[in-house]
Amino acid sequence: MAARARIKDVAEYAGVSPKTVSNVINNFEQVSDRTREAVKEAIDVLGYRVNIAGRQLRQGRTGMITLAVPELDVAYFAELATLVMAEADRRGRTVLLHQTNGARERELAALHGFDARFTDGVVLSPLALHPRDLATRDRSLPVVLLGERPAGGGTDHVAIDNVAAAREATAHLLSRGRRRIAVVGGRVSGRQGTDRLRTDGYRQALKEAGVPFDGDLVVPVDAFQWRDGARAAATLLDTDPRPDALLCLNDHLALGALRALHERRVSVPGSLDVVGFDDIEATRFSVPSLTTVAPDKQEIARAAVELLLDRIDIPGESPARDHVVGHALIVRESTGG
Amino acid sequence: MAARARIKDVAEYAGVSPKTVSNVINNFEQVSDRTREAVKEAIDVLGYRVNIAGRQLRQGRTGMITLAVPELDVAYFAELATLVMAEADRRGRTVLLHQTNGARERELAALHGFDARFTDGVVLSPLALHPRDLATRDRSLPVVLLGERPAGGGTDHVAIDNVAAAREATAHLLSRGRRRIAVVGGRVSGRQGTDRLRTDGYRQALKEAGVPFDGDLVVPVDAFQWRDGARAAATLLDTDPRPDALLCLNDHLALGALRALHERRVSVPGSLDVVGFDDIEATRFSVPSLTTVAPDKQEIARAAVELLLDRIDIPGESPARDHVVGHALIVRESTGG
DNA sequence: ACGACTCCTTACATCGATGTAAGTCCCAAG
DNA sequence: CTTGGGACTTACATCGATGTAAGGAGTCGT
Repeated sequence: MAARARIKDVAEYAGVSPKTVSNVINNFEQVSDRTREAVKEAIDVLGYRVNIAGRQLRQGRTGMITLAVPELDVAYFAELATLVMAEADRRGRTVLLHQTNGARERELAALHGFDARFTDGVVLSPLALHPRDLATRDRSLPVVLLGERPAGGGTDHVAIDNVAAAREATAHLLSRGRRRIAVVGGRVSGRQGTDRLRTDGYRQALKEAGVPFDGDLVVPVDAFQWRDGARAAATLLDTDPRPDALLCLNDHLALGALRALHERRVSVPGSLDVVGFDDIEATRFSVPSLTTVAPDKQEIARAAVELLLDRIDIPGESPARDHVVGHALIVRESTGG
Repeated sequence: MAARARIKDVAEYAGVSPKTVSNVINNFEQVSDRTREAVKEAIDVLGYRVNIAGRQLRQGRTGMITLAVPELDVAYFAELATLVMAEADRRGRTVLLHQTNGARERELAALHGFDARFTDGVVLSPLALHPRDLATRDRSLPVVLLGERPAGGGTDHVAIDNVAAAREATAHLLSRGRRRIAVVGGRVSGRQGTDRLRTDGYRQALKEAGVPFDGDLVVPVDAFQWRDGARAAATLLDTDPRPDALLCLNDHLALGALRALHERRVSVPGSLDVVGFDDIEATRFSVPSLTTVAPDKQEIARAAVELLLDRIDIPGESPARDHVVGHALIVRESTGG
């Protein structure tokens, strides 16, 4: 129950001044070996640990960064969070994880370091953010955006080439002879979100193959969860002529669709192909296993942390950077792999 | 790029003292309406936001609580984290999410509020923690344990009745005529972890049904992920006589097993039943859909936050509480549902 | 033995917010 | 006009860590 030891307590125990203790903690040279040992022992004995609030107040740094994602129960974000945490750990930082639910208000809060100014920087995976939110943000807080990017730029950004990825996935389906390819979770107009970019890539592939675009095949969804994929697939099966492939804009949608197709006794890939995005762990174990676009998540995490730490360590204005990460189409059973 | 406004800046702008601003921020009564309005306007104009480090230093409270779970890419923990965050939000707190990887060292760090002491309390889902880690912990930091509980008590705890849950799941399989039920992820001896408790429940059910226990049917796993379930299932299929049901101690194991069984052309539930634990979203969409033990996750989250906030708001020693949360067996296709 | 230098350590102020205690102001009653 | 009291507001110290600048103890050369 003893109150937590402060630097002052350690100093008294070791018979030195608080500043000397601080010097030891921060590995400053100007401390004799004898003093250093004495202080270290005092720290051990008293169980001293630095109080981050005090340090933050004085230095303006906490050694913590924030990662804000829309939904943790979307596996892609959970996997990404795991990787970002590992990378941050490797670089001696601690990650505070936040969930925005894709609400603009919460994304804004993340942009401003929440109520606090408790973190040194923010990695944000936005969904609802408005371009002007970025333009008017407080630039003293370093920010890196992941995936989605509200137009306008001016902020560091890490993502795959969504247009190319969708084009390749679509080309794969076309090469298998599919001609009526539905886009589950797609969007034809409006903001340049990931959904829009991927739909654009899909259209490019159609055009290159000389297949006419049919707006009815682009099906929006409420959310990117299993149930939405299942619902969309069920709806699509009732259309005439019905699609012969589903390009689902994330794996949850695709896995939900697989289930709905199974219930309707539609054989995959026999009579219909399914492709997803993200390459979450579950895609390797579904029945059938799922063909999907695998972003290099490891590299996304690495780059995000690196860009952010750069901004933190080297203050001052510098041009926004855009880091494009690699991706690969993993062909599995759902498209005959 | 103006530096962030401090309380002092607001005070000057509004023509009052810093303390008056503080009084307004904290909704103290002793402020005239006129002054209150003036201060509020100044806050808006300057974009002032309180600096949590300063407040924490002064008050010893941050309004933040920590949730530490083993692996975010285990869907159960991701879903639980989502619920805990929502509950905390409802009660006006912010959650910092941490991942321990089930490493004792990291769990210990969580117990001590990490390097920092800037979280008001910790909800920890331990895996590797030792009973004596709890005995020697610094009791000034409120802690609530989830799920697993290192023997010894003395710390608030929230979990389902694991023994009963496993007994019921096993009884369900027995009632379907299954007699050689393997436990994937089970453990017969050693610490009283969740795996051990569930295995105990399994044995109770066998005993009640007069079915002899066969230690060879308890299969340990490295981790509780799909691949481990797939591997275990593959191994079990090669035994003779082979099992007629798999009681998998979490859903990932079960889903991985389903895939392996599919590859071996073993029909589920035709020739073999599979049951999981946790009721993650994916179990509703797998082929076949998965019978599983559903803990009341909502209630786990609610209770965890409530117990923790109690400890935070009412300082001083009080006996540790044990909150047992309800569960239900959800019968789906994998056992003929 | 003395001054000049290192090398190490210390005193003090500071970061931002807020508890405590001490004002200040204004109005009403005497 | 003076005084008492309530309603508001302010000055100051404080939480813990650390930058700055000054202080003190040795060491070395001559």
